[in-house]
Amino acid sequence: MSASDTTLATLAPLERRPLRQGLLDALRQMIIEGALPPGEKINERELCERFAVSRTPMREAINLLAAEGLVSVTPHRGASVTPVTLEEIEEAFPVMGALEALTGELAAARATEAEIATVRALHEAMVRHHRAGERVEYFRVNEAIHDALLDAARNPTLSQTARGLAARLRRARFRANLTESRWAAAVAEHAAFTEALEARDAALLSRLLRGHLENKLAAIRTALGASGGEVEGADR
Amino acid sequence: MSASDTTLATLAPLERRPLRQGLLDALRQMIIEGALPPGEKINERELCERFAVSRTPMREAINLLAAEGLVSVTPHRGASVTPVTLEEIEEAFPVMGALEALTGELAAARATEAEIATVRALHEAMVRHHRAGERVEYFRVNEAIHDALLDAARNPTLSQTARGLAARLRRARFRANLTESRWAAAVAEHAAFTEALEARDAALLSRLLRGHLENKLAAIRTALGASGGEVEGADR
DNA sequence: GCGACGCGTTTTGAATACAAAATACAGATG
DNA sequence: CATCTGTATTTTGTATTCAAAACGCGTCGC
Repeated sequence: MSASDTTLATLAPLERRPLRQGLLDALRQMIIEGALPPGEKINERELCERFAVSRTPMREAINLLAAEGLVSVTPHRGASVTPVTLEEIEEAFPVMGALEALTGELAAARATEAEIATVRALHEAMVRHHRAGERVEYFRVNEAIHDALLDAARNPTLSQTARGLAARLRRARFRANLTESRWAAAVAEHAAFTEALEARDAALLSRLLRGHLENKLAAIRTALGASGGEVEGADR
Repeated sequence: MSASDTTLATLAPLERRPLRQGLLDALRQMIIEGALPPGEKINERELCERFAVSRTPMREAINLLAAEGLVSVTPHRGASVTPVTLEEIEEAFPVMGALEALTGELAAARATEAEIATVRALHEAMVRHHRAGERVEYFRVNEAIHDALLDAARNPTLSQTARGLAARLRRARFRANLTESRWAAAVAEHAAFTEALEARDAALLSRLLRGHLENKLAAIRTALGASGGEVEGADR
């Protein structure tokens, strides 16, 4: 342990990630954004060629996605992208609601001033994107806020659980585009719970987060329910 | 589609499960019951020999366990059983509490009479095991009750999420043996929420389940905290 | 004696090869 | 003509092989 080690040790985490990890992320993204539409059958060979890897890491990634619930595998019959049904979303929302309520309680109690400032900054960025009508950026910042709240809650188990569920719901949100009025309402709700966080009002923040989610569900419900009930591999 | 199909279709699901599934269950059981103690390094080759399978399905099972959080893998350095730290348990409990509260609400609202009867029967079996001092059987029935409540809640997403967390907590419960007094208290709590379910009192059931869990945590906390804070691969 | 370097072994990650199951299709049969 | 059956092809599951990274140990230099 020479003197220079201390400087060397701090830099270069430089983790060469296994292929499976990269594939997992890539596939998840594809599923969430609809490049692999719900119900689509997953062809191992084809995907392997596309990413220029062998079947081994690809299969590992697919199995991991199955554990996350994004794909369903039937023995000897292959995997397919889990369909997004209104039913499944209705199921997931109360669970997510319970988790978000907890996130709110913990975040209000434990967030550092720096974290609160971050949330505030993100919120303002989000408002700007809303005003500019930039949907994609808005969505991204929106997720960043929820992520920041999870971090502020200082509970990795909660984060992991919530993020797992969120991935599944994101698909639905991605497909159900907000109406202008719902969008404005969502921004207002966000403003409210940003303030609740700054006031460290745990009960209020918890209630607001749960309400926010319920409104989101209502929006998705009408959007999906209107455009055909089931949400199979439509266009895109 | 001949006439006889309808009768044939009902029977014979007869799923030949892939090796990975069996391995996954076996390994999980081993980890929960301590056959693979926390912190233990996992030797692929050794396990493969023991189960007489090749590395491919074994690796798949290990990766799945990693997704569940029961093992931790570091790239190029192998997998090891995730240590059971008091810290992690403290984290997981509020999450589990939120989920159980939701389970209670939903179960009280949706359980069929048959399901309620099942819970009642299981509860009485549990009381018998308690009186007889049969710890292993008690634990098994105890889990069966919580499982039955989850089924009664009619929310597969909730079930999946809760069961994933429960597997991790089970390890802690398995190690922290109950004291006689805590055991009796736990049985009393169970009696209370069996009655709340029969009365379909959602708010009460929800509150009782959360309280039950908090007491459980307190018991584990003293048991583990007393016997050394960390719970590395001790005896067994 | 202490620490750094080099080399062989072990272990993990990925690719390929092989076996078994499922699907698709064609022909036979009523 | 429809249906069933047998066979070929594709696809999945598992085993084996190959490559690369990490570990252990002995040697060398200071």
